[in-house]
Amino acid sequence: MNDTNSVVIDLGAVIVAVTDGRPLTLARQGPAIDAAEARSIARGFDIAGDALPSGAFDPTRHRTLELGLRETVSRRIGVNLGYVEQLYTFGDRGRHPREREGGPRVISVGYLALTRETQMPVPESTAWRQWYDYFPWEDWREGRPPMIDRLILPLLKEWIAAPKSPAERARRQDRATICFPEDNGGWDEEIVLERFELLYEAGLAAEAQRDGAATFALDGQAVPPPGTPMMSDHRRILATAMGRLRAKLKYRPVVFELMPESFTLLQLQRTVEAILGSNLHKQNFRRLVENSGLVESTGEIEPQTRGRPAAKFRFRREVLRERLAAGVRISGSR
Amino acid sequence: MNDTNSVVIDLGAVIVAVTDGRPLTLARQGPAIDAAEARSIARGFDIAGDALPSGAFDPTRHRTLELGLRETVSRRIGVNLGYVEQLYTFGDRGRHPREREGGPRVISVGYLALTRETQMPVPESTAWRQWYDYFPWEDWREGRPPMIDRLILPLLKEWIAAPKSPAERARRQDRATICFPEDNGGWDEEIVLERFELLYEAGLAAEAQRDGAATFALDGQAVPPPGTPMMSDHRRILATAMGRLRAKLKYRPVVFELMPESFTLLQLQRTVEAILGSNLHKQNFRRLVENSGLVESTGEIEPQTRGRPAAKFRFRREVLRERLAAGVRISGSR
DNA sequence: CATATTTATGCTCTAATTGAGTATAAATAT
DNA sequence: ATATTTATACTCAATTAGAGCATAAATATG
Repeated sequence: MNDTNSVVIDLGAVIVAVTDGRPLTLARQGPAIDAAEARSIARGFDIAGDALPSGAFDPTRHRTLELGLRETVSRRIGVNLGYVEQLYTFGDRGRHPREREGGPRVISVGYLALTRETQMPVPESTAWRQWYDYFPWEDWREGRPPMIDRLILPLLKEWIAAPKSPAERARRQDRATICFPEDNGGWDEEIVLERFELLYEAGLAAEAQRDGAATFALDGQAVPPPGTPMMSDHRRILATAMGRLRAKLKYRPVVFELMPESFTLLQLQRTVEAILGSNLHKQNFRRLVENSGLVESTGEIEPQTRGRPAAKFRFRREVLRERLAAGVRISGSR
Repeated sequence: MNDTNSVVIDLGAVIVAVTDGRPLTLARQGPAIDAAEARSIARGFDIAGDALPSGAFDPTRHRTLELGLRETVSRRIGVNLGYVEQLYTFGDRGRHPREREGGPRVISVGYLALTRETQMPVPESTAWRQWYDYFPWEDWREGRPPMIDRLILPLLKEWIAAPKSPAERARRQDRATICFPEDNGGWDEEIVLERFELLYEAGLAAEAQRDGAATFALDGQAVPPPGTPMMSDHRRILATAMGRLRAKLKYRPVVFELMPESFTLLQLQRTVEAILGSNLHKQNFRRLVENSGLVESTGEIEPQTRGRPAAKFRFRREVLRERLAAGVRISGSR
């Protein structure tokens, strides 16, 4: 281990909130703001993409990576995070603009943070962006997104057919079928990252073109790749966060980190649906939540509703101490 | 981001195999130590304990972290890994010996690899070690390990009572109850890391003493901390691997990476039990596995057994392509 | 050889959970 | 007044989980 092995660590945070059924993440919008990044964009090495809140890990000041992340976010966004969980560490060469400038290798450590939008006054440079702006194929609440059949599958078909080796074609076909099955029943909402990696490799992500892939066309027409791109490998980190949260929801009571102090069961359901990207059976959702022991009635009643007013509930924080609580089990609908 | 932010990455692998119901990990053996020796080593900066196969990430040669890990293991152990999965990235200050000598900050990226012992001729410097040498409280196959009640709970009780603040005492009590419940029903086999972190913080891990904690005594007698210690934060990485594998077993068909080409259902069950550290109901296990579609009969019959000879099965590798297959669901026993 | 022991395998029974409805209640909108 | 909307209660069938009983097919033992 000597100096030639040294790298710098970039700590990135997917800061999640869900407001009125919109799943949100905090992002610095548009073209990168700093000089080095601006130069690389000018040379055509980068595309303008949103960026997750991130900052360098400073080994002299930070005792742990998580503390480093908290400090970075607190300094840059001005908010102290509550629930934080490490996601994944990416170190692929050639995904970071500074690296392409001849700078040191950048290793990205991604984190997931859960908050409430209203609790977080954010600086002007950042804004709450909807998850599904970046991953439009992941939102099935209005049914199967038409872009899957109209755009993604036709282009994947070309990608599958491209290699000479039949074995490689079969591998590509298998991956495509698992990630984007023809029938809705086979859709697995948790493999968000696998799907994005597939699109990236197939050249259907703007980042892949930035990183050197060819542009693509459908019916002879150049098509913009689906979803808003992000800087560096931030869209991978966001995909990891979405997949992790979709999975975790089901076995740990993490949704409540996203809820206000008291809420109706429909508000809770809409939050879960926003994260999962699919709709649930209302009566069964109620049954599961009520029987889980995770919530208790506050006695209040939600005013200002259209139909019958709903009872309000609160999360029983005690369960976190009593036992290792399970999450919100779900049973789908639609 | 400048030079002062640079760190080095240590890639560590938990290489797992299960042979005859013994869950194994590959380790470079540390100096054998008794309790007194442990204390003197702890005062110095030296390595005390076994080490996982590991090596520095070389950003000039390695395109991704995982490729770096594969290359390191292949070079040092002489084996090409199959199934590999990233676990977690630890960056805590003060856990790495070289760092304490004034070297650069070391960030550990841990990986889990699944193999078969017989496939892996290993160099003399390393050996297969049983998981439960490092974590004796995690093996419940012979019932609740007596050390929990004889050693761990009494010492935790002191640790819980120590702080002046009642709130801090309550927090400690809650953590202890979740990690080491009094009644067997509450035991959660997946929170291996949480349990180890608790013991570390309570000073009940030799590594904690190395890192500066006080030694401890039971009934006035100095006691060696439970479990074989490891270098740096390798025992944390191993704990992460155990927890991850115990969880993953249940929702992805990963056990088969540890099985030979053909096997009896009891062999499969023993492997699962070795990983989980608890026993399963034989008939129900058989029912689940047979109905899962994950295996098919080979037509062979296992000779040289005590009782009735068992039919042999093989893993249907096709399922990995057909669909995103679930794991071996389990129903406990004993 | 007869019998105990061991392991494999098939089957049953009950309780709990899941998935999909129907029915009714209590509010607002027209 | 009546339609519409949302909340909430309840039912029913299918599936799954947890536990155990029973029988089969081998070896071990006296």
